[in-house]
Amino acid sequence: MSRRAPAALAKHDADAAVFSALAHPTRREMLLILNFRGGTMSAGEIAARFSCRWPTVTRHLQVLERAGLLSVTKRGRTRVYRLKRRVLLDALDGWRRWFGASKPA
Amino acid sequence: MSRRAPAALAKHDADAAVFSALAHPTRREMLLILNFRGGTMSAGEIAARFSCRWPTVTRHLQVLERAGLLSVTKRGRTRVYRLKRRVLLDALDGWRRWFGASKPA
DNA sequence: CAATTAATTAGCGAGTACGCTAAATAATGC
DNA sequence: GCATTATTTAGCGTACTCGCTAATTAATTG
Repeated sequence: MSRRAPAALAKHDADAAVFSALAHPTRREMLLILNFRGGTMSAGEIAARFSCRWPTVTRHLQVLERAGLLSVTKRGRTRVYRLKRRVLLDALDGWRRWFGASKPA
Repeated sequence: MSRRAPAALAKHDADAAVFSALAHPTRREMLLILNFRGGTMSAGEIAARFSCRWPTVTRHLQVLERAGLLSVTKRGRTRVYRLKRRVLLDALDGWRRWFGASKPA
């Protein structure tokens, strides 16, 4: 086994936006809620589940989108956000792989 | 399958310090370096690998320690930091399990 | 086309994060 | 005990985060 961290740092940097996005509890909760509700929700449906105001929700969603964790499509006057589960899982698993053997869930 | 996120939010909150700690690239790199070097290093050995000044390193180490990701023991006039791999893995895996099936490595 | 609904953008203020230098503490060695 | 080595603590400035309210854009409806 290597004693160095060769590709780790490059990988690491690529996931920077994801880890920054995950730092805020509201954003983690948004990902969970999106996940439990099937992966797609309108901005309004999301906003309804949080106590902060709509502009604050919008900004959190933008952070998640810029991190590549959500995609958004306009449908009429609503905007539908979709969880990009694979991006989240890849970032998490990619990071996790550097530490210890994978766990049998 | 449940449509709600019951224990997810509690679990989530418990890992808040870990996710905050992981938000900074230097701290992620510290965890990687500690991992690749066997899990224990003195503050000085760690500091030597980063371009920021020693007090800055100290503070990052404290953040990691408060998140439960490192433990520290005094040995003479040096301080030895130890990676608490299990805490990191549990936080990561615990969060990850809410999303999709376990990965096909 | 005026009004309503859905959501964003603009911009502000308080708090936090992160870098730094200088000073302090703690253990070791002469 | 005085100097040296290892590390932390104190304190400062800049920059970013996150909440808010007010104003704006865009699509729908009467």
